[in-house]
Amino acid sequence: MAWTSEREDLLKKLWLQGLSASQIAYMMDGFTRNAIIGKAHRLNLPKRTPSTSTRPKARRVRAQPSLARIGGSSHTSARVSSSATDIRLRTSLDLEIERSIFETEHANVQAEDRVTLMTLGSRTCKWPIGDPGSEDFHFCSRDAEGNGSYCAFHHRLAYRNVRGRQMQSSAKTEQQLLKLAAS
DNA sequence: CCCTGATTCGC
DNA sequence: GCGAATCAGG
Repeated sequence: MAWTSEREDLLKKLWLQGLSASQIAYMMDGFTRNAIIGKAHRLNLPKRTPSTSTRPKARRVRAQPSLARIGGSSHTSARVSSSATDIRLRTSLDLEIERSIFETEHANVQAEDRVTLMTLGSRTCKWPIGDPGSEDFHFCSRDAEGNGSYCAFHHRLAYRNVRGRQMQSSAKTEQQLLKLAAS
């Protein structure tokens, strides 16, 4: 995944909106949190903590395992929220059912209704189509009217959870994403 | 533990 | 230039 001017613009936009690096990485599929932070640095985007007081001063980078790739392989597991006001997180079974329903609903999305993440509208569906790693990866851009205001990221969250790539996030994080999607 | 951004430096 | 590994902290 290479940095294009479009992706840089999206990063700048989200960074300036105050989203955290992991949230941005979550939305920009293909980039890790470290990649986001590193790029934000090179773009000289504003610092997040002017409070300083204690400059980090990272020390030596130890010898890299090099073979220990990130790939993880953690499986889906439902996170449980402790607050009643938080977004309820579903079990993996719920997600499988939900994914099945959504995929059926998006089985015949027309080409003209497909867009990339970079050109997603604010009031469109955003259901991901295809494998995120392929060149053909698109999002549904059909009008989300009637699907609920949270349609977009709700779909995306469900999809990614099912794929076993759930972002380590809090309900608060998800609420921020949903808020952005609805804006 | 959860998470955040900052930094270094091998690639 | 890129970003994993690491650090420092809330």
